[in-house]
Amino acid sequence: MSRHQQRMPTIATVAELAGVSRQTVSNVVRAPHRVSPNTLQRVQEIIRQVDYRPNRSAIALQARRSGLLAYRCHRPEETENLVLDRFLHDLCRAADDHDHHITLVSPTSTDQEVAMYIDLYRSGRVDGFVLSGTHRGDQRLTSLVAEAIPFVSFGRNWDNPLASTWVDVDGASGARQATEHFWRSGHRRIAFLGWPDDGAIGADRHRGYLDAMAQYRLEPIGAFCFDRLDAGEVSAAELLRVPEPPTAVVCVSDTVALGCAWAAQKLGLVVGAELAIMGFDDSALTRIARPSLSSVRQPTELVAQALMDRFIGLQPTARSTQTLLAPSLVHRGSS
Amino acid sequence: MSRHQQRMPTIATVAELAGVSRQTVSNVVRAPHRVSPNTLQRVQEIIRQVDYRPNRSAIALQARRSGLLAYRCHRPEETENLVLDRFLHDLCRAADDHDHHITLVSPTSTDQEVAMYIDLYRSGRVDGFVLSGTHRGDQRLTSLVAEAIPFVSFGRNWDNPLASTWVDVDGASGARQATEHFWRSGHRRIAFLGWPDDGAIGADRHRGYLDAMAQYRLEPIGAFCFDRLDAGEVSAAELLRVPEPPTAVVCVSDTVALGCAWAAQKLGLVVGAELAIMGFDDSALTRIARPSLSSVRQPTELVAQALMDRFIGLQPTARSTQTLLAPSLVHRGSS
DNA sequence: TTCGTTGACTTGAACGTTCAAATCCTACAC
DNA sequence: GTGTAGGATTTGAACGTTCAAGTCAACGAA
Repeated sequence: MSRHQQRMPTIATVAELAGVSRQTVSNVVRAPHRVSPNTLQRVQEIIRQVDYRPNRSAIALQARRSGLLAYRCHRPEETENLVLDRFLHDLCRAADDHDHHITLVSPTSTDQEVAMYIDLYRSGRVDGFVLSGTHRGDQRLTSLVAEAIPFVSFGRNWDNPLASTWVDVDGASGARQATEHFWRSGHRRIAFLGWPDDGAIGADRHRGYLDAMAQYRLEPIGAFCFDRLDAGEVSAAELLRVPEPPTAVVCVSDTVALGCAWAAQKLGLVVGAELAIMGFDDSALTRIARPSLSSVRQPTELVAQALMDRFIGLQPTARSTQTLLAPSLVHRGSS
Repeated sequence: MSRHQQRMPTIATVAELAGVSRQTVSNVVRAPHRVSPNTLQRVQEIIRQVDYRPNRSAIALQARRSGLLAYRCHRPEETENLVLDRFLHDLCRAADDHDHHITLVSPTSTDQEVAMYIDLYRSGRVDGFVLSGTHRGDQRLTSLVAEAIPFVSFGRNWDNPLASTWVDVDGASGARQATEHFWRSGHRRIAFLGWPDDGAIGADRHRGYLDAMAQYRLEPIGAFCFDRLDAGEVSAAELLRVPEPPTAVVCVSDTVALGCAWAAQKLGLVVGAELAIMGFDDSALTRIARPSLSSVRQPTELVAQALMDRFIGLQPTARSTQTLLAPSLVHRGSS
């Protein structure tokens, strides 16, 4: 439990013990092909014996990069965190695969957030940033672009798509898949329970639903509410209390989907058999509903991997890249 | 969006512009009292002009510490993550206050986890570790102690309490408070819905309940099940389907509490009025129940702050410290 | 005058790597 | 025997800080 490390073996220690120069030891570790088989083996043996590990701070100083990316630790109250939880985990893994690490920041305001990012980057603590939950008018995107600070985002650059590198999930595709699935299952009165038009994620998912409905020449039915359980329940109730209610509902989120399930049950409908429901995000909420909710799952693991690939590949000369990944349906009791 | 930073101003840049030595600039930043008011102002002006920020890698190399703590990013499937989510956020904040940062790791197995920790520490990437979710027979605790690697844990060292520094929440106190609250509200048939004896957290909370019941000379009533909604529902149903069922239930977790609420509703009981329920952890689940669940809230913010204080204070000579914090009741519709 | 003290500032080395250039050695061609 | 090419290895400097020891000038006391 000692706070200060006892002196660790350095490259010089190994060099001396092996009777070679520092540089040779360095080569043994980073470019073994440059070293003769004899020396290689001898030095490796010493490295093993003294349990030598290259000092990351020294490497960072010399290479002028830390191998660290910063990510904003979301507040637990945020509803969106249901997906971001899984994403964060996947991001760590993906970073690991590229010999990088994620460090967390938790700014208190957007102004402070940007200032913090600039400081973290300029002081060389991190090599760049991974943003998530981008939205229209996102100050972070414009500022980081303006400051020429490397970053990638989970979520498109809504205001200026080509200005930065991002990976996003095709929400329209998800809603379309859900609608198509219901159609193929024989449903003809398919409703959409969405968010008020936000010109972004919500609108994107809504558009996918509308496209599919148009394709099948079906009349779209819709209700819109904020992302809360009670709001979803109220809106869904309105949707269902009509002479010829929908037999399937595509929801913009798991939250409103769960609200919808409650509303249905209150009206005496059997969820799954009498009313099919599709949630969105495949969050923990899906398992709380009974029957459990089918949901559109975002491929967060692929997103994380793509983001890391893109970040590592970021070059001053290279242009920014944009990537849309398709989500997939997870079928459970509600459909 | 350039990957490689243009050359940043260094301490030498500032020194030259201000016509002083590097060390004087260093003093201006870290020990202003050593510098004459004249020089101080002049140098500060230059620092402002060129927007100089000390390079953290260089500082880390020279000081032989990185200002980084590693924390294991929990898998989203883990049930415990409901509290840990909030804890992680609080931990970031607390680290910030001490000019430290949290970096995440996501090992694939316990063996690999310990090996990873040793490597991270030995290579100087991190100064130490924050563990959470400690349990009996926790390999991480014994290994880190054995390797003399600095760490603190949220959760006691169950096997060897005095061997390491930890901060934990007094689960017994939480259960006792819940039981006392019910007693004061007039309840006399108070049950406990817990986990099978784990010799750790679950047993701790159970003990608090038993203590309170003994104090009031009431007969304890209990059922035990795994931490799943359906298991909670089944066990609670057994508890409630007796001639003289309990009028209040102290639950070991929000998960089983929600299951209990469902069981009650299935039996036609009005939760809150006819059956009082107290959850544990004050997780997001409490807001999903209707009525919303009262719950025992762990003071994660205080835990995080205490952990950081303890870590910063860790000295090779100092003995390890142990800290128990009391949780508090959050009253909502179910009680 | 001499000496010591103090405050402001500078200098050289160190932290542990890697890069770029230099050296040494061996092998091979002419 | 001479020249050259190439591989293996070493050397010195650099990355950007801070530490420890130094210089220098001003001042006051003996």
